[in-house]
Amino acid sequence: MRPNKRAELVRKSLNLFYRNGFHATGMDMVAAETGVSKTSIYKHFRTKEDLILAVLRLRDEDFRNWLYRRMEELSDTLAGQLLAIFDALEEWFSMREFRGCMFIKASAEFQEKEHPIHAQSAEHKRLLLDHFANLARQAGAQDPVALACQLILLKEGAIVMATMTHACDPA
Amino acid sequence: MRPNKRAELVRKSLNLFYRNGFHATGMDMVAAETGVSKTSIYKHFRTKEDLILAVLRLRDEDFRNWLYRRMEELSDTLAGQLLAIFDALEEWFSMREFRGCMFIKASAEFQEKEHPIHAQSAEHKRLLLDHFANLARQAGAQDPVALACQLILLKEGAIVMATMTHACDPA
DNA sequence: CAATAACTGTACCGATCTGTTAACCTTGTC
DNA sequence: GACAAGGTTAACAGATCGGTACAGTTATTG
Repeated sequence: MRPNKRAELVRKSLNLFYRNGFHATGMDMVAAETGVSKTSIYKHFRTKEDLILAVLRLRDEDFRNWLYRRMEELSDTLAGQLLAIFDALEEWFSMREFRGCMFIKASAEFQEKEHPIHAQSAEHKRLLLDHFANLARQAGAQDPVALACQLILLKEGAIVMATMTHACDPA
Repeated sequence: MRPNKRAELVRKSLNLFYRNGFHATGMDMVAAETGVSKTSIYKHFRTKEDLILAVLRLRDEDFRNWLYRRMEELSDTLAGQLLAIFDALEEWFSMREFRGCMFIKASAEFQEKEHPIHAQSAEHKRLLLDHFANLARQAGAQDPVALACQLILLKEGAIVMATMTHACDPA
């Protein structure tokens, strides 16, 4: 498969899975909506699970890049960047295509902790936590890991409430 | 159906859906595992969706009752009860059968906000928020709604992180 | 242009999905 | 013992699931 076609397949699949859920999105729908024939899809992804994993890798890259960059743009001090998480989140929540966190959903649909999809979703959260802890350490926090934990708890809570009720600002 | 048999069906279905997810649990499996024939199930629940809604109603009742009671037992001051949320959560997380929040999962699998299952899940969170806000008001908080929001953000975040990584205590 | 690699369309496989139908038991009541 | 009410089992519909086979078409390369 030409590389850009493959990338486009994964990107369009991401949108489908993001909007409809994983179990609820069949491979026939993927083929129809991406414009890539099922034959081709299965030539490059052995199973649906493999495709989902590729989708999650893309999402992890995109989301972390976006968040980290936005945090840097919103403040020029390290401590300010950590607080800017919540401003960035608010931007995300108000985007038209916002539909919650793809990794929370993925781990909800594939619950067994040993399942590759669940494991990869957990890895995404772990990478976020590590990054926050690093920032906190550089900013001179006395307990950077605990601070990162508190931040990520607030972040995940804000995502859940934004997805379900739109009631709580992350203020 | 004798009322206790119906209740047993809903209770056992709850366990199944909670452990396996909603789309991943077929009605044949529900019949096999509950010991109630499919014919009988469909006599009393028009569709699978109706059964899921009944399951969520039961879960809402059970969970809220348990949490509220546990909060009262853990502290005798109103402010203490609000903080006891997190002790109660910790108890929940360490239960053998803990598998995350059923309503987060339900709203992840049925994403359209107009969908009855999504709406009912959101209602559960709203009821929790109201209760917390009431407690906060009685405890004399200057902005009870904002406090309740912060508490529920932390609560949902703690649930997500407990489900996915076991990394963060709600401390 | 020719050769080859990439891709499509379509039909199909067996399994499973939600939901239904029909014929048979079990239970309590009169 | 007759009679319903409420169960059961079991097979079935019709759709859709993930995944494959095969013959034909398009694009890239030399």
